[in-house]
This record gives sequence, C-alpha cells and structure tokens, in this order.
Amino acid sequence: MGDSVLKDNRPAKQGRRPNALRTAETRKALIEATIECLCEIGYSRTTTHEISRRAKITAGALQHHFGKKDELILAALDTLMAEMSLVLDRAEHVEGTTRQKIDAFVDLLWSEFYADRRYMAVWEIVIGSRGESDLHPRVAMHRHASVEKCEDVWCRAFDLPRARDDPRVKALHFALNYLRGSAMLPIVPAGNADADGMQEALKDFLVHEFARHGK
Amino acid sequence: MGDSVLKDNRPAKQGRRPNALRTAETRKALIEATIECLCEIGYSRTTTHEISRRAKITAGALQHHFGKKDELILAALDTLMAEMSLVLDRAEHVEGTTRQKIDAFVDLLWSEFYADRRYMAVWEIVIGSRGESDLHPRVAMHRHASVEKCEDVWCRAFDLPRARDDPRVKALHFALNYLRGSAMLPIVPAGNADADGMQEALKDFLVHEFARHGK
DNA sequence: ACAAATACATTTTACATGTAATGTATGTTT
DNA sequence: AAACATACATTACATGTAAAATGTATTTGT
Repeated sequence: MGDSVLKDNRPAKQGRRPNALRTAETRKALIEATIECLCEIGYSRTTTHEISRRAKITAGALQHHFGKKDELILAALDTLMAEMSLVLDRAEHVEGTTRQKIDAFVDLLWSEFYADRRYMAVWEIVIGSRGESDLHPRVAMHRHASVEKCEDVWCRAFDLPRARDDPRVKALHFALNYLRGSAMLPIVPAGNADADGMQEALKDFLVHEFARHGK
Repeated sequence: MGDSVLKDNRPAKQGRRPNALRTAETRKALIEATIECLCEIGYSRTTTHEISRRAKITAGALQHHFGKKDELILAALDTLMAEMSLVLDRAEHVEGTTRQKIDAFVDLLWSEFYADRRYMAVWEIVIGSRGESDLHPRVAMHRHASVEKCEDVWCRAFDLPRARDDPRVKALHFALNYLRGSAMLPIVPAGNADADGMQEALKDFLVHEFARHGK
C-alpha cells in the first residue's frame, strides 16, 4: 500500500491516525493477548514473545509500551478488575427479598466472574506470580482491593454495617471461598462438575445465615 | 577423609552403601526438594537447578534418576498422593454420630491437606502444569484418582451407595469445593483469613444435608 | 518549516533452563 | 578377579526469554 504516494496527495486524511489513538489500540491489543495467553496456556508459558505474536504486534512495540513484563501483567489485572467493578456496581441495586438478592448476587458472581474463563487469568496471575518477589505484593494488593469492593457492595445491597465479624459478612466470605474453589474445577478436572447445580445449596446456606442472624 | 586408605583396610565396612539404598535416598531428597520449591517459590520458578541445589545433589545425579523434569514433578505428586491416601484410610474408621463423623472428616481434610502448606505443591503442579500438553493430562488423572479415593472413603464412612447423584455425595463435593477455595487463601491474601472459624459453618451445612436427605 | 518526541520495527545481548554428552568411582554380577 | 552396571559429577549444548540497543516513519509542538 503506497502510503508514501498518498501522503503526498492527502497529508492529513490518509496518514497515520493520532498517536494517542494508536497507543490505546496497541495497549489494548497487548493486554487482551496477555489475558488470552494466561487463560489458555497459563502463567508459565505466557511469554512476551507469545503475547506479541497473538496481538500481532512486534516485541519492540510491546517493549515500548510496557518496558517490563510485570507492567503488562499488572495492566491485564487492572483491566479485569475494572470490568469486575462495573459488574459489581450493578449488583448493588438489585431489589427484592433477601432470597432474591442473594440469588442475584451469587448468580452474578458466578456467571460474570468465577465461571467465566476470562477471569481464569486472574487466578493464573495470582498463583503464577507467587514466586515473583517484585510482582506478587502488587498482585496481592489488587486482590485485597477486589474483595474489599465485593464486601462493600454486599454490605450496601443488604444494608449491613461494615463489620468483619458480622456473620452475614462472614457468610459472604464463605461464599467467596466456595466460589473460588469451584472456579478451580475446570483446571482441576476432578470432582463433581455440576458446580451450577450446587449453587442452590450455597444460596440456601446464605439465606439460612441471614435468617439465623437477624435481618 | 582418606577413604582410599580405609578401603584397603575395611573393604565392606567403610565403603559406600549399597546402590539401592543410595538411590532411594537420592530420589527422596530430590522429591522433597521439589515439593519444597513448589511450595515456596511456585511452579514457574521450580527449576531443575534450584531443585538440585536445595537437595544438595548435582544436576547430573538428578538427571540420572529423573531423565526429564516431568518425571520429577510426577514423582512428587505420587509421593503426596500416597501420603494423602494413608491419612484418608484413617478417616474411614471414625466412629460416632453423623455429626461427629462429619466433624472428624472435615477436620482431617482441612488440617492434613488443605491447610497444610506442604500440599500447596499439589495446587502449584495442577495449575502450573496447565499449559504443558504432555504433563497436564497425567496430573489430571492423579487429581481424578485422588477425589475418587476421597469419595470412596466418604461413602464407606457413612455407609452410602457410590452414586454421584446422591445429595450426601454431592455434599462432599460441595465441601471439597469450599476447602479448595479456602486453601487458596494463603496464596490469595484477601478475604476473611478466619478460614478455621468457618469450618463450623461448613459442618453445619453438611449435617443439614444429611438430615434433609435421610440418614 | 523544522526540531523533538513518539510509535513502532529489527537486531543484539545476557542469561536461564532443560537436557545431552562424557568422565569417574564404586557396587553388583559372573 | 574381571566385566559389567550404576550412581553420581562435570561439562557442553541448544533453545528460550526478557530486555537492551539501534533504526525508521510519523506525529506533535514550537
């Protein structure tokens, strides 16, 4: 494609787009490729070469935008967390009985995060980065913020005080533990694959905890 | 140390021990070092050089006993699974009420496996090997066998038929999901760290499931 | 219009990693 | 006792990987 020819004729119309736009697109492509690699081939095999190959962007461009691999990993985590935050914001405004709200909350957490293969990237980062002394502390901070956000939304949705000792807040953590373990099932091809079928049991448990501790 | 001097005087008494013994010791040291690496620095950073360094055994000896790294990983998994099997065998013979048996079972699973940092190696192998097309299928088979064993013991301890659809068997899988998710907490420094405190809730749930479905 | 900055692209470098190859000391078998 | 096999130890090799270094085309700022 003779850009150099067209440039002479139409300097602004057929030339390259603005750098800000290009940068955003390149970064997005890299981050998406990173997430894809983490989900499909795991943390160990997620190399800068494989990321750039999948993103159809050269190693030089990758390096220009993300000087160190850690930056790219953290950018991917930022992206996923931002998406999660948007979804959680929706959960806060569910109306109905306690049971209905619990249903909605659990369904949302499950279908939008824990069952979504895209969010496998989070677990891969969390677990895969464990031996990285520079990276893991920052990943841990992300995780902490993520659970805090979840707790915020839970407490607001059910009008609970922000108290870690409140049994209804503890019930959320029970649910998160359970969902986390369930999310690992596709990785751990063992046990009862019918994770969906057990969501009812989890919801029953949560409703039971609310009833038991007043609300 | 003048071995060559002593050898002339005491050919059988001061010489090297039998090869079978040496092999067993070397392999054990390597396997233990592998488990230690996996637990402390994760799958990504568990290299043959690091393993041999920790085991105080040269790379050549490592290679002699385990020609490929995969073999060492699988040997580590075999070892952990054998240990788990012994512990599970004990769980089968617990006596008492359903509640007491559930208590004992959950406590055992938690304290001996899921809360034990040594078994973090299993999760690291399972998750870390995900992108390894040769290794992961074999790891998956291990996991499958492990859960089968657990289910066997559960069904025998509570005199249940081996039926995947039995709600009481499903309850075991619920518990396993929960425990798996809880085991990830040390990796995922987020959420309620009081995992022990929530075991009661899990036990209550299990008892409730048994009561609900007859037994 | 021109200089500076930026978004890339290509090449190079330094090191890590699993495994091959070879050598040595000693146990085991004949 | 000698031949053979084994448990190591050391060295070498091939490849992968993150990041440094350098080059080119274009946008941006003055």
